[in-house]
Amino acid sequence: MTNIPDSYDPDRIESNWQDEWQDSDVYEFDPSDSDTQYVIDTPPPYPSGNLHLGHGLGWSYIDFSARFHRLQGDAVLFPQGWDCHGLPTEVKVEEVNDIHRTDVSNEEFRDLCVEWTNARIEEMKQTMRELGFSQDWSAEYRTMDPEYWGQTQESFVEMADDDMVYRDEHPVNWCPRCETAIADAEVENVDRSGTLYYVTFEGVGNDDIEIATTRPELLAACVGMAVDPDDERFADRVGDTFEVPLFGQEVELVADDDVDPEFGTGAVMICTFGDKQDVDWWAEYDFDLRPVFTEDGHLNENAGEFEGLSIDDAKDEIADALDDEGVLVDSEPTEQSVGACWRCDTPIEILSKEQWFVEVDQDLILEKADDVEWIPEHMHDRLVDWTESMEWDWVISRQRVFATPIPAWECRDCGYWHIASAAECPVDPNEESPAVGECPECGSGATPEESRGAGGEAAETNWRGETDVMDTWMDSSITPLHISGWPQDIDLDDFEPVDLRPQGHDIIRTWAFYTLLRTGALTDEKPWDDILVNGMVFGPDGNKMSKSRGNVVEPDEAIEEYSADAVRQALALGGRPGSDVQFQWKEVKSASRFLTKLWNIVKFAGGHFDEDTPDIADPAYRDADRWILSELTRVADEVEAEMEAYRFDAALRRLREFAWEDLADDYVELVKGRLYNGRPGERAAAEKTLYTAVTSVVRMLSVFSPHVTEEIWQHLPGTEGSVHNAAWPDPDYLDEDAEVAGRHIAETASEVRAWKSESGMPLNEDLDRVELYFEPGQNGKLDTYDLSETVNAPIKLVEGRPDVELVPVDVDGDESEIGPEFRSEAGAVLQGIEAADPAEIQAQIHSGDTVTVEAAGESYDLDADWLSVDEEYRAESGEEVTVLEASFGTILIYE
RNA sequence: GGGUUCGUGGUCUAGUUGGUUAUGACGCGGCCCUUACAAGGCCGAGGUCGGUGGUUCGAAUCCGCCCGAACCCA
Repeated sequence: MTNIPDSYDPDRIESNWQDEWQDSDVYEFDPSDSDTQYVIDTPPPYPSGNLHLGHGLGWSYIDFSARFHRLQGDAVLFPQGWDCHGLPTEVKVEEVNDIHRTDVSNEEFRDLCVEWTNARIEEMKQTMRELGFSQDWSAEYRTMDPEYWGQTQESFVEMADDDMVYRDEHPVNWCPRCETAIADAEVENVDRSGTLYYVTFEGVGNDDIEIATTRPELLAACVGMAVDPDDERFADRVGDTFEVPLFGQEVELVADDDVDPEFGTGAVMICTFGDKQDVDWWAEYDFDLRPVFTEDGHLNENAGEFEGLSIDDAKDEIADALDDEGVLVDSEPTEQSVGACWRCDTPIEILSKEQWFVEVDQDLILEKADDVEWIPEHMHDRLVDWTESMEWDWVISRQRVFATPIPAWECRDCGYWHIASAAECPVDPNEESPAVGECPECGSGATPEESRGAGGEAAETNWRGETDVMDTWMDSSITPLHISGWPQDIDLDDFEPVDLRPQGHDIIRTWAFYTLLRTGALTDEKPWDDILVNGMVFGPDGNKMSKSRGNVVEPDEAIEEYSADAVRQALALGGRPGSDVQFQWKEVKSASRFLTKLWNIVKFAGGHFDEDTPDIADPAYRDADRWILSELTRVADEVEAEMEAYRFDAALRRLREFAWEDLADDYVELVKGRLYNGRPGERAAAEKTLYTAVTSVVRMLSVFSPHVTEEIWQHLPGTEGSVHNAAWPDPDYLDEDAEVAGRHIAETASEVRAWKSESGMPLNEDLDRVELYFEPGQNGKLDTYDLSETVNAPIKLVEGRPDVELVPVDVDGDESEIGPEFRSEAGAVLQGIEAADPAEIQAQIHSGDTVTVEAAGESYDLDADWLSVDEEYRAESGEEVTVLEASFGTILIYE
């Protein structure tokens, strides 16, 4: 007898176990525990402070895998990192403290960012805790910690040593609002309405030409002009020279295939730079460089009288000036797609700047990506498409504050750039001088010993510390290395791919891409064996969750309404991993009902357990026991296979079906009689079977619903420690004969139960007797003990047909036999069977192996086995009897 | 404009080697307190599997086209 509380109280259970786990080591990664490991490259989220259901889905998948592998006996590392650095935090800190980042020292500003970030992390950890995620918090990391960003720097140094990091002047995407360079991955295309201006350029010794542009503010930067080589309108004009209106520089016309002759007049101006196409042409035709924009989005001295105007103002004023000059021929509204900063949506410009770059080795990335198992598979295509479309190397320098410092110094005398050694990291080059001392290039003096270590003294040397910082993706693209223990515990050469990278599809071109790039470059290994890409979570209305739509559901809201254990199941069942999940209250509700059901199953079963139940030896199993144990064996195997394939939805569905339908509805009902009234030996077999089934289900289900299963586990006899440190059940009771018998027993019980319910009689109403008639070929041997107790009647088993009047009403042909046999005539044969007299067909079946059917004027001989005759009871003869049809034959009930 | 994924009862969903009556949940209607569970049980209504053409004896499933949705890229 166990002392399981009468009612299931998830609020109490969940907070109680969350507290318990907090102070225990159930989730601790201990490689000495096991020969096999399972290491998860958990996403380090940006600490926004809000862990939404989208995170909830991703982390649920991770948690299912982590818990499953723990039960499988692997030493599981489920770490949790935080991707702290970045512009959003800077903006937030400026806003909250009502300062501009230049109002305080970099150090002070950084401290404010760290403080703010730590508070946000605590908020998100709280929600993670409430959802029951099983991170090993001793493996937590924050990319803003010196230990971590020192590793980022070290990885930078390693790549620089191999010439995969370099500093150069190159056109880069530039956000004029954030005033920083950004990578291609950070540029998003947005559709906008704009104006297309038609402008005449005066010919120099040749005819004028008319071009179309949406960007008159770039006229000052115009350095060339292009047309399609096959464009008849411009035949013979290549090489002509024109004067740029308002600004006066002369430009030449070139012919290039990349010009779209359909756009505007067919002639376009080439500027430095309007877009990436301009950069290509500029490089190919060796045009001048005439930059016209400043870093903060204004026009510079190259714009003459327009200097100082913002880009938007300049667009209007220059258009007006063109009109005044009489060279603005026409203008019309147009739809265009422009590149914009992903953070602030400001249209980006392309500026040529000295920046730090990481080489993009497309072949290496594609090779590693190909070695990784992608789930779902088609996500691999996204990575390939993105990689193949990369034109520029990755610009990693950012003109910001809250990020990993680039560990490099420039010699004030000769401009030589010195990069720190690995041993110097972490290092802030603006606080410290390099260990190298004198400039290796020009020998310019430095006194490193005295100047190191104290802030500000670096300025006394000839070294100028780099003020640019790194793209935050430089931090997060080494997570597989960090969690593997590099650089303290392993060298780069020792790195082996970790087991799983879970992540969202929205960051394939960033996190997945950069990690493949960096791990590949640093170790020549793929970063992980499997990548599991999760979909998005939509609101209950099927739309993307958004405050303006008012369809946002927060995790704590759902947990409060039902329970974390139920929410996790709802997320698991939302669809196969990779597909988007629509959050639905009904799924949470149905999960919650299932958990109540489970609780009640355990309450019932536990009432029959005592301390000796686990040790019952050689029980005298009956058919019902053998049947449910055999089903359990299948379920454990199937669920294991689904979990290994990351089919959490299928795994949980199977488990629920077994627990509710097979175990609760059928088995428990079948053995109640034996448990309450049976002799000790008979009872013991049922008790042991129940015990095996319940403890197995609880263990498997602990993956999905960790709290209630832990609570139950503690109440069960024979258990030790946490269910989360138990072993995956490995029942070995396959018994096909018992399965057949068990299915017949369960079906009969269920049919009789339904009939009693329909007839308005109590389920425990006793009956005179029940007879089971087995069709030829059905195994009619089964154990009637439990069935008799359940339906409350003596059971009689009979081979053959009951002595009641049966009328053949329909004949079915087996299409999988008749189809291949008669091919194109199969349709006619089936129609013939349908049209024939069932009684006549039945007579033929009884008299021989062959049945002849008339169809479409032809006779066809069919194997009698291909036909089955449906019969109905038309009249009852003699004794009053109720006839139920079953899959194996017929059930007769005598009241 | 290019690409990917996907359209199954009112809602969401299972069904990836073509083969009897298409799965389940929630909702809806009716009946029932049965010594684990009314937070339950039983029964029922509700689907031309987006449309269309094809392959096949046979298509939710394979192929073509069309319509619609979402996402990625330009």
